[in-house]
This record gives sequence, C-alpha cells and structure tokens, in this order.
Amino acid sequence: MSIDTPEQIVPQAPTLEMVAHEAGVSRATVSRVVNGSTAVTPQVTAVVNAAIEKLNYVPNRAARSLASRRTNVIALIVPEQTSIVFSDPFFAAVIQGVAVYLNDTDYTLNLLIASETSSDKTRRYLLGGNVDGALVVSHHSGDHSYTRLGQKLPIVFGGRPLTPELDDSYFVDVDNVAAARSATEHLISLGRTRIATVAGPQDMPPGVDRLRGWREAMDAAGLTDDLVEIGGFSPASGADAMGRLLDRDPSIDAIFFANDQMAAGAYPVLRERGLSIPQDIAVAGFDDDPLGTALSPTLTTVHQPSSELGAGMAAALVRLIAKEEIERATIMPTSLVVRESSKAPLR
Amino acid sequence: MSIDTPEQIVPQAPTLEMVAHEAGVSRATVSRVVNGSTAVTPQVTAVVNAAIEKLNYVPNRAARSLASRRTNVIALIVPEQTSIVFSDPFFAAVIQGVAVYLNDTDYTLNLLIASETSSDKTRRYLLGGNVDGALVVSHHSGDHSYTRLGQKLPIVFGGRPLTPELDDSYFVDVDNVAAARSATEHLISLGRTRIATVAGPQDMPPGVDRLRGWREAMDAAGLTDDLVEIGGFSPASGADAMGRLLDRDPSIDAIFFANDQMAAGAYPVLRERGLSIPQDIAVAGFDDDPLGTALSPTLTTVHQPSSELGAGMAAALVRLIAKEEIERATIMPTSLVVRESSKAPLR
DNA sequence: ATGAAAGCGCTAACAT
DNA sequence: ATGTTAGCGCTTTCAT
Repeated sequence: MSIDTPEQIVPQAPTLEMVAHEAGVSRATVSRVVNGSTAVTPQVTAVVNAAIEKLNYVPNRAARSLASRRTNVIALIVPEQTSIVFSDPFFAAVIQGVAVYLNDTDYTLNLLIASETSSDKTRRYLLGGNVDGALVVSHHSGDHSYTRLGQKLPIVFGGRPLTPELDDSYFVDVDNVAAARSATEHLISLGRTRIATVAGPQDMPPGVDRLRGWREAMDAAGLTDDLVEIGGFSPASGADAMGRLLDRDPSIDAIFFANDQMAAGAYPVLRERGLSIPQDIAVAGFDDDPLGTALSPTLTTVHQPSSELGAGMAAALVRLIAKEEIERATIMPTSLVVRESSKAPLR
Repeated sequence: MSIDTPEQIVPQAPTLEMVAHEAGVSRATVSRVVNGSTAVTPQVTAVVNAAIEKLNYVPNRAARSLASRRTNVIALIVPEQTSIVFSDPFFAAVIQGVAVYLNDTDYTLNLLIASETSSDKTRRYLLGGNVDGALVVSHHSGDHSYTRLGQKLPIVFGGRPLTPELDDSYFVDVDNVAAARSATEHLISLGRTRIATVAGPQDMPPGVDRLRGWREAMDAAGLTDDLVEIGGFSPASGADAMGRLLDRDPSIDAIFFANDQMAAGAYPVLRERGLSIPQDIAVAGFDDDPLGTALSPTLTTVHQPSSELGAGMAAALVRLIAKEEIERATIMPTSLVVRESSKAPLR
C-alpha cells in the first residue's frame, strides 16, 4: 500500500459464515440462534452470540428475504391527494404511530406516496412480492380503492370504507358517530338549545358519521336538528358555513364543527359579528388539532388517538400477515377535551 | 382438489427465468433489458418487453440487491425527540418532499424513528449493509450525532450542524440569518422603531441564526437591539417571552418571533394587554406554519420551502451515493409572506 | 441438537 | 450482441 493510495475502507459486513467459523459451528446453527430457534443448546447459543457480538454481525436483509421468501417489509401507502394536505397533523401522528410500533418488530417500514399516475406502478410493486403487507392511510376519504389488492396481499386501512356492504377489507377507526354525539351532548348540557353544526363532505365517512352523531344527540334531547351546513374540512369552508348559519339564524348559541380546522376558520367570523365565545356561542370541534390550543379561546374538541390508530393498524397487519384471525374492524376510543370555548353556562 | 379445500391462491410472482423462457433468450439478456443496458438489439428488447408485459413481471428486490450488492434503499431517520413534536407540519412536508422525490427514482424509502434507546440498533442496521444511504431530519436541533457514520455511509442532514468547524457532513438548509434579516427589515420599513424579538434556544442553529439576522437588520438601521427574549419554540414560551418584553418596555411597536408557534402563543397576551395587531404592534413569525392563516389577524411570516428541502436532501443523497462530487452545503431560498399582522403603517 | 447441501432470483464477469 | 456460469448471504429440508 503506497502513500498515494488512500486505504480503501471496505466495510465488509461480517457474514453468517464468518460467525459460524468464529463460533466453530455450522451456518445452520448460527441461523437458528439468530432466528431464536429453541432447538439449540444454551451453551452453543452463548458461544454463537459471543461471536456475533465480537464480529458485530448484522444479518443481511436481502439474503434473508431471498431465502425465506418473506420480505419483512411493510408498505405504508399515502395517497398523494391526501399527502398534499399533509399539513394535517393527524397524519403525521398516525404515521409516527406506525413507525414506532414497527420499530419493535422485525418489520421495516416502506413509505410510499402513491400519486394518481403512479398508482399502477404502486400496485405492481406491491404485488411483485416486495412487501409482506400494506397499510393505507386514506384519512377522511374512506377510499378503499386498494381493496381488491387485499385478496392477494394483507392490507389494513385507516378509516372505515365508504361502502361497508361492498367491502371486506380490514380497517382501524374511531366511532365517529358516538364521538360526535358526546360532543353535542356536552353542548346541550350547557343549557344551549339553538345548536348548529358544520358537517364534513357527505361522501366521506367522517362527514356522514359526525353529522349523524350530532343529529342523534339533538333528537334525543328533543331539539330541532335543522341548523346544518356542509363544509369541506378547510378553515375557509368553515368560515363560509358559519356565515350562512348566522344568516339563517342569528340566535345560534352553540355549534359543533366536524373538524377543528373549520372551527378555527369560523372564529374570526364570530368575532366580526360581535359574538363572543363561549358566552354568546359555545364551540366544539373534532380532531384535537394542535392549533386548538393556540386559538383564543382555546377550542373544545374530540381527541382521536392518532398515533394509537397508527399502532393499531400496524398491529393488525402484523397479525394478518401471521395468518391470525382478526376482526375486520378495530375501533379505538375517543375522548372529549373540554376547553375554554365551551366553558361557560348560557348567560 | 376437493370442495373442502379452498384453492390455495399462490401468487407465484414470475421470475426473470420465466421471462427469459417466454422470450426465448437467456436470463442475462432479460436482465440487460430490465436494467436498460444499451447492448441489446431493439428487436430483442421488444420481444423481452412483451414477455415482461405478458407475464406481469416485477423484479425481486431481494435477489437483485443480493446479487448487485446495492440495496436501493434509503433510510430516513427521524430522531424520536423530534418526532414527538411531530405536530410540527414542517416535518411532514420535508418527509413528503423526500418521498415524492424518491418515487421517481429506483430507491425505496425506509422510515426509521430512532429513539434514544434504539439508536445503537439503528446504527447497526445502517452499517449492516441494509441501506445505500441515509437522510437525517434533525429539524431545529442541528444535532449531527450521526456524523461519524458519514464516513462509512453516505448521509445528508437537514439543517446545518451546530459546530460547523468540527463537522464535515453534508446538509441542506435555508439561510436563516438572511431570512430573519429580511423579515426585520420589513418591520422597519413600516416605520416601526421599537422592534423586539423572541429568539429560539441558543443551542440550536436556527435559534442563533434568526437572532443574528434580526440583530444585523436592527444595527444596520441604527436601532437599538436590546429587546431580546429567548423562547423555546413552543406557544407557551412565546406567550411568556411576550409578557416579559412588554414588562420591560410597553412601547414596543413591532416584534419578530423565531417561529410561528411562539407568535401564535403571544397573540392572546397582546390582546389581553389591549394592544391591537398590527396597529399598535406589528408581528412577524417564521416557518409559514399553516396555523398562521387561521390566526386573526393572519400572521406575516418567513416561508421555508419545506418539501423542496426534503427533495433537495434526497437529491443530494442520491448523487452522493453515485459518488458524484457535491457541495457540503445546499442552501435553499426563503420568502417573506406578508399578511395582516404587519399590514398597517405606524398609526 | 447439529450439520450438509440445495436453492431463493438475480447480476456480473467472462466467453463467444 | 448474447449466452454461460458463478456466486450474493441466508434459510430450510433432510440426514445424522
């Protein structure tokens, strides 16, 4: 080696073969130890582990996968349409839940943004035997367009499908109806009677379900359920809907928004009209968006266990891959977070 | 096959071998076509492609990786400390930028949440030859603790290192100093003279740099630069700092926050003290957090090209892996977004 | 309980 | 320009 030739640091990763040699056993035995087979003497196991430690051995995923015909890879598919509104922290939390959960398993997470144009490529990739299963976060949409893949590959969705009867996919979700109902009951318990709602798009399960929950609570309390406007889950749409509602009935004394973004958009409208929150009008949202605590007054909302949803999806998929029997639907609990926007009795 | 035994659908993925057979050529030739080698007759290429199409062939990553000794996998490391504050949409956007960019390459994205406890496991994994390179998003921290890995594996960081002189890593970032300077100059251009700032932690590059930018602008304009308080990038810390500043000098007529979260936290404080934005006090933040448009008045801020930062990181890494020469630092442009919170001249 | 040996599906010299 | 032939590092029967 001359002075001019910088030493080529070839980080030649140690192979199972080398470990076997070091430990004085066969490759098969090392493999057994690595994979936690019980059929190995404690003594031998110890020797092998020592060798592994000494050589700093890490199994080569590709080789393992090729030989075992398992990839140990789980795809996390984020439809692009969804990801463009990646600004929604709900997603980030779900993804985080997935990633953290998988960290403690042998699975590796493969994040995939599936654009319309590449959806075919995505399907091929998924069916090409490159992953053991897939997770689809379709958020509010309920779009289970990957459903048919479910017959060839284990798949778990986030959110219930749009048309349950035509769908036999697995999914993890919250009970939007019950959650909306409880938020509305909370407003009712404040003594409010003119309670409105801004629902989400009626072609998305959460849009439908949260409206239904509101209606159930109103009906049960014997209140009229006609103060409804449809929004698009965005702040601007919330502002618009709020304006329309107040035009219809200026005496509204409480309102439930299908998500926090719309509630936030409505805040300035309320202020412009000289209505104070919560004295004149109590407000509740949905999602427990972090921005709810930045608003003034802070926003009462329904908390969704977002990262737990992610973890739940991952857990379900892992069991599915292991061919365990699991429920088609996994429902996670929500909780009402009461903040300043609903903290005063009717004046 | 009896009626009781459901047909076992074995989605036996077609192999290169099968394609070769179908096309009547050797496996090597198919491999050449698949990998875009020029040394194949157009005719043969066509035949092979037809066979691929017909059989719906998708290369097996594991086999390919094993044989080529390339993994075509890029790890995206999100330190847990960071991800817990995953509520910051900045991240989601960066990650999205990375994912979308890689979608058009042959690389696959491996998302890794590296907790303190598993950082050793993470290191081993990275060095075990399971990825071709890694991306580290350390956001505001500037923590380049994976720097040493950079000698064994191509790595690109998000954000400049804390101690540039001790660091020889590659990174992608924005010019925080210049951006903060321009935001401050904007406030100065409004005719304001008592301009304060709430800086970020001084052990994080953005904390240091944004304060420096503010100071440079103040000094250049001949204004005193003593109205400084340090916050922690959270809404609560912004509120606290705002209070301290107003206690020190109630005549403050403009303020620059090192991020939008802190500015949002300060809004209620200002309102409580009877100061109106922007008439009494003009406000500017940093990050272009979506919440800035939900605030009332909407918040003037510095926009960072978050998803472009992600794409830039991915692009740099891909070039690094290809052993191309690249600059250690890639600096992306920011832009000032003027909104209502700074839209009035001094009254 | 351990070892021997045959691949897993592909790439990359090397031949031709 | 195309084919032949070794492996890549590991798992997994099948023996022993």
